[in-house]
Amino acid sequence: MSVRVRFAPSPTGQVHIGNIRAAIFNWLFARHHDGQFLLRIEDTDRERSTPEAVQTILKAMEWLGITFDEAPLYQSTQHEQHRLAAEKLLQTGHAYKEDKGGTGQGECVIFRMPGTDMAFHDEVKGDMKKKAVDVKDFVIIRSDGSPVFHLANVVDDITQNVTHIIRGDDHVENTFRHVALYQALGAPIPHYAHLPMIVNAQGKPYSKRDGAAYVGQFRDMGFSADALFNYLTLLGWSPGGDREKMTRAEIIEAFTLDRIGSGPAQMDIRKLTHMNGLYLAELTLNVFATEVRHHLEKLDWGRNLDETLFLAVCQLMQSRTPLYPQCETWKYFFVDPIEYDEKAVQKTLRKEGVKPTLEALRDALTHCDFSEAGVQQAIRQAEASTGTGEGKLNQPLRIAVTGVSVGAGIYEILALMGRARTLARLENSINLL
RNA sequence: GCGCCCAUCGUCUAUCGGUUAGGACACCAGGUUUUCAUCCUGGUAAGCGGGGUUCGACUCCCCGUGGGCGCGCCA
Repeated sequence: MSVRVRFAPSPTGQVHIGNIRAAIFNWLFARHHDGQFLLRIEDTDRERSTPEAVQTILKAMEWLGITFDEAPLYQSTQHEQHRLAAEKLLQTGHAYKEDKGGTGQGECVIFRMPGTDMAFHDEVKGDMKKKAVDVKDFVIIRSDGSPVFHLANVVDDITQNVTHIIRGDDHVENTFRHVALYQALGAPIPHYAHLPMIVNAQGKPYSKRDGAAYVGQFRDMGFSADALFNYLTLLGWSPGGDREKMTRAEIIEAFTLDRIGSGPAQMDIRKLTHMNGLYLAELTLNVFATEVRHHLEKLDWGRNLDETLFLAVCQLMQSRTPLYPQCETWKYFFVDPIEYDEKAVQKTLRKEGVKPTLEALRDALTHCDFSEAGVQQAIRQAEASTGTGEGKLNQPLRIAVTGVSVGAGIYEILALMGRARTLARLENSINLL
């Protein structure tokens, strides 16, 4: 029988990074074994489940390229199955009715644990055992008739023919109950694999207080889907052989459950960022530009930019962009007047003798060929005529025409901006001194 | 409190009884570069503690310590 795995989120808000990693591992496992990856929306909690949250899940999966092989199953459509299962358990004596705690809410259906010691094999944790007295009977149908998670989850996994259940560590203890349910229902017990949790610097569950905790936030922060996917894959799993940056095909090929670690793992946003830079650098210009445009559109100056200039700037800046939002610093390429970084101006421009050298630069740049080589030549010329050391005018010129002290090569920047704009800015800076 | 699980550089990890304990991020130093970044070179940095088993333990066993998870008519 071929491998069938599933991702079973509750549509109650954003998609937590730990959940999406579980989805990734399931997907990887399915692809590695040429099996099926299914999506099940566990929307039985009517109070908290929303259609918007379903869309959020779908969008997050699409963004990350996690494809599923059958139409999503909505748990809310399976009530009859759940009820039937409970009925069967009642008839076979595996469950009983009771007004639990005498709350007067009416009778609920309670599953009767077999009373024997329980055991199952976990693909990452090994053999798990539990004494009979340590697992109590539990409610499977509430007094209002609705099924509890354990029942719904197991019954759905049976109807979807799920062969391997790969989920978060927090479900390990539930597994003893689930195994008992499978046995009572007479269904074959699936394979289990429990993933170590992603924790914060304090070892606590990763939450929004630790920076980004949801998939959407990582996207907004400027991480690429491939980089996030690759990075998440390395949290709690290792391909061995010192491999880290891998293509999806390579990860699928290497992915096995036995290489999943057992301890909790902490996210390191710096390492993610580094990997993101690697991924951004190898994108085609078109893809990179599209993402940059997506981020710039949020800015008042970022819309309707000159397409030719925009693409040229993207090409120039791509290799030095670890995160998309960094494109917000590219404003000087497009907007006049430029904004000056006061510290840079103080340090480099407001010094004795700088003004005459800028004037010399202006003169030299007025007549030169405005290619990279031509501009460079003009600068050398200005340096020679003012007795300035070679290369010493690059920074003053950069600050005078861009306002900031960092960026791509100044010759390239000037060639891109053109003579008119360069001279106007230079003139303006000279007048400020 | 009870039960289960876990434990290698600051972080993510490799190692499946014998290694100078390897790699990556971060950090430090040097180099390339017109700035910054990239890039290249080098460096600092780890087996929680205590007992065993063994010719030999990071690796196997036990105890301790620390941490995580679970113990709902939540999922």
